[in-house]
Amino acid sequence: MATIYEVSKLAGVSLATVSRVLNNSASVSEKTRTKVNQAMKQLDYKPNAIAKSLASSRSDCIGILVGEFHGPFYGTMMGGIEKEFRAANKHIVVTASHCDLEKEKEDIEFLISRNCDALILHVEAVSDEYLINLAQGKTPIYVINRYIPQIADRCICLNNELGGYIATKTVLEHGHRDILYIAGPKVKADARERLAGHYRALREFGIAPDVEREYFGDYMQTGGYAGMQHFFDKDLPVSAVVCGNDEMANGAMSAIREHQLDIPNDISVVGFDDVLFSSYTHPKLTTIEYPIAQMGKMAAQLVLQDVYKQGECTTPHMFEPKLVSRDSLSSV
Amino acid sequence: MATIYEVSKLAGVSLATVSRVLNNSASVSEKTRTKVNQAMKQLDYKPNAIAKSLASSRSDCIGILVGEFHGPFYGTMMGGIEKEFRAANKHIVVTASHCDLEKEKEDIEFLISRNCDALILHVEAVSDEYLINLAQGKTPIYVINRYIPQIADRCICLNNELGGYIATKTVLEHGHRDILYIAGPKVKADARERLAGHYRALREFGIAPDVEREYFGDYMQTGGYAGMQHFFDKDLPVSAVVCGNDEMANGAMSAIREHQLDIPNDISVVGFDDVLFSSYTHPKLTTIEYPIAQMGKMAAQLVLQDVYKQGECTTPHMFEPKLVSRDSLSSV
DNA sequence: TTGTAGGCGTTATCAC
DNA sequence: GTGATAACGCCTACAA
Repeated sequence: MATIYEVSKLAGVSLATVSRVLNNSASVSEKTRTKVNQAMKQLDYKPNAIAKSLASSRSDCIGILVGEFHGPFYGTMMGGIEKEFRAANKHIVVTASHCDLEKEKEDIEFLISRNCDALILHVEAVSDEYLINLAQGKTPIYVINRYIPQIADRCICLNNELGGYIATKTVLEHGHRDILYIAGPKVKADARERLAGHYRALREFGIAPDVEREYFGDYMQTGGYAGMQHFFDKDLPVSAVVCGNDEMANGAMSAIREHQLDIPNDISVVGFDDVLFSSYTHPKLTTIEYPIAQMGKMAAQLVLQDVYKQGECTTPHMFEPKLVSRDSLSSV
Repeated sequence: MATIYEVSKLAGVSLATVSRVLNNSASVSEKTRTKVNQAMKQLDYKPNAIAKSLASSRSDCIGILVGEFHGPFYGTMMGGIEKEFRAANKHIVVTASHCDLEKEKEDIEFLISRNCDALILHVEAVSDEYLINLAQGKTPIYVINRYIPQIADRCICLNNELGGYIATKTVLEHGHRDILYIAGPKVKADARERLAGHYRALREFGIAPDVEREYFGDYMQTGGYAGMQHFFDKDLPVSAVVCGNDEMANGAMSAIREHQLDIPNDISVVGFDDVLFSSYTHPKLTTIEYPIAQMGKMAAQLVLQDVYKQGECTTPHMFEPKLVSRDSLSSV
């Protein structure tokens, strides 16, 4: 691997000059510029990003922290972020922390130690205080799906409670009263918020929340399936089931079908997130839109604006959940 | 940010000694070791991965190249790789090249310039020669889903042609003769291979391939949906449709249902990949298993073995596709 | 067991 | 406009 030094020798100039044409900073005469460029071509010179990063303490890299690599939600989020950054010639380095406190901390430190110019975090386990403190540091952070008042300008989020409220309220407005709820993991704040919204809608209709009628799944198909089985075993009256996310709704639908019941005529199903496959389930899933691609895009734009002084971002930080009416919810 | 230098001063030892306890290399007396550790704690010292990488020309990072960030296939692949590496305390840097020649090359150079210790590539656009040449370089590469004889020991792949053959052969054995094929993008080698397998099965049953009965989609739900619409418009007799992957099968199923036809009684559907959601479609999708998580895991093990001298990997490089019989295929 | 010193490939601050 | 020359933070022979 040729270095800047060899280029400088071959071009008969100094290191500094090569560096200048590399970053086309300062003024370099057209003559020397072409000389240097030729030398670089001749040696097939490729700049060493690590060395550059060490010397400049910048990396043109943005660190991303997600829960998992798989799954339609995080995939869409990463896609939204990456698209925006690629257009700006920035790279992303992604790590998945599996919603584990130690891993989240480790991964954050890893990204910082790699000189990331900024961090975009979708974290669950770490405390608000930790993030507030982290935000004081040298590396700017942006938080997706979590609202922390002290660093509100760094948060991009959706009103999960409202989404949960809308979902259950819609079901109630369709006349359902025997409603089951398959929630996400208790450890996840968004799962708890959505559940809180569910409670609010229930109470508004004079129904007391009932632990018998809720189940905590894993936000995956298996969880929805298991939850539905759990309810069937208890033999509870049911006309609708509201799920903490679309994957679980998908799993629940599968279980319902295996019990020879029709969706939505026997049991209605509502999801949350509106991930891609939800337009292709049978029946098509009624759900709450979570514009995660846009939110990822916005986070990227914020970084571009704040850190790289490119473009500007005027999107509001708080997104509103919206009902997506399809075919899995019917009136009773 | 405290540096190794400040730690050395506070601990009253030399830089080298601090470095030693950091990498717990060589022998350091228990006394000095604790002295140094205390100093590090006191200063909240965090090693700078960039500097370490520059000095050692290693990074404990493995570069991964995928087609896209979203989608169940790549998501599962990344997950399989990451899980293995995390256990070994290695990190991954992922980029998505969108099946574009220039982007693939750029991304590979990026990963190399970041001192990745190895590369795991799922690339489409780049030529065999390019990869063979790349393999000569300093950074070891491993290629998923592509067989290149000259670097066979670096390839981890599935026999796509055989998979395509099995899919269509199975359909034929169920008595179907009016078969449609929704292929992946022509530019993707695996799509072409699967199609070739489809042809082979057809011929084996004395049926001449017919361009009228094939459609090239985008490997996404939209492509399957559009393909099915296309066929409906042409009003071809059909009793089964074989798809290049599960997403397209999912889209095709959606289109079939919208035409008030039953799956599998009116039209059977077969997919390819066996991604997660395929066990939860309605009806459950009959498909060809593509063990991408295991293949990712194996690629990671190869890297661990070859590059880091940890563990050993004896899995064969060529995986065999297998039929997964579920409910979307019936006999005619 | 510990310390010294040169080097990794760039950037950036000075002078000239 | 161009060239020395310190950094950047760490590793690693080589000595001691």
